[in-house]
Amino acid sequence: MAARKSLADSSCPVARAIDIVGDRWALLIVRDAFDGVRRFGQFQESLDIARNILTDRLRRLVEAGVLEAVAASDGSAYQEYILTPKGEALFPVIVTLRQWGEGNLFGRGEKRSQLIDRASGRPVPKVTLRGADGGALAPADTFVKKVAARV
Amino acid sequence: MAARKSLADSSCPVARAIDIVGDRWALLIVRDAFDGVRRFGQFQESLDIARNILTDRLRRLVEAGVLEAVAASDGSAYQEYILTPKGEALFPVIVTLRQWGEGNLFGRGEKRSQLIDRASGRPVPKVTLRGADGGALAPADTFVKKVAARV
DNA sequence: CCGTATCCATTCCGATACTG
DNA sequence: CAGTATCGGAATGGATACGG
Repeated sequence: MAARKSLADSSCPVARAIDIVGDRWALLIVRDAFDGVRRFGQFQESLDIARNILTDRLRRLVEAGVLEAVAASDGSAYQEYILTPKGEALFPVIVTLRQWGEGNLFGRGEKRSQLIDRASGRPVPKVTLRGADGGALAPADTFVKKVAARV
Repeated sequence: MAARKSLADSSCPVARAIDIVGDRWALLIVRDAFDGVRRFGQFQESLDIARNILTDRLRRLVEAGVLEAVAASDGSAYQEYILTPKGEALFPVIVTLRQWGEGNLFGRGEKRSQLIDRASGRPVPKVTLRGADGGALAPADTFVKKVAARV
């Protein structure tokens, strides 16, 4: 009766995205992958996630084309999970989510991990959205076109 | 025994963010709010979500400070749910998620709703992350500093 | 029209034991 | 170390009935 509705066929790209990464673990796995984590055990330790859940989430992300399972580089019989181009394309999502958290979910004295620009050694600056005129883009400057033909 | 672990105290801003918006509905509610939806019934119709779940999610987002419940503008006895500044700050997250979905989850001929720039009437251009030198920022240009003092 | 309350099925998730 | 199998409790989500 209460079968969960899939969002995979929605005409809204946000909904489709959430269908894949809109759970408690997917984006944290992707975050770790950006941070160089590749092995099952590394994910497990970093996330403190149950192993069966991790197995399931890795499998789903591989099926979704976000991760790819490749033979381990150390010659062991196991696998490593690396980001595909599709997975790497999630980088802006992780960064904006991170910046929202930094700016809105921490008290002034609280310690938090930060994303650092290698070149400058400084925290990655705020993401700004640019409109067609090159100016910053705010919610009020946009609207959703309900259904658009292919691009 | 199997109580879900809260991510609210994590030192990672991504984890804290996911603790609030990392479920199936929260970001879709926020997306609708950006699109002008304010009323319970509008959310319910747009999302095709069960009413008890919607009640729960709206309450949680209000508690989290993402939405604010205000008296209905039409004088009825009910409420409207509007984005707080904290909620509006999620705009880049929605946009990047949308763009990831558009670029990676649709076939070439498939119709999808699009975010349009009011000024130009054209789709909002790709978000680019800028490093300290003003150049585009890629995953390889960054690393996570494990624990940073307050900013 | 706006919610709340209840019931039930499904899903999520953690703990643990087990295998190679 | 890298998973798989199983279990039970908690959370999620849908249908629906009910009250303001």
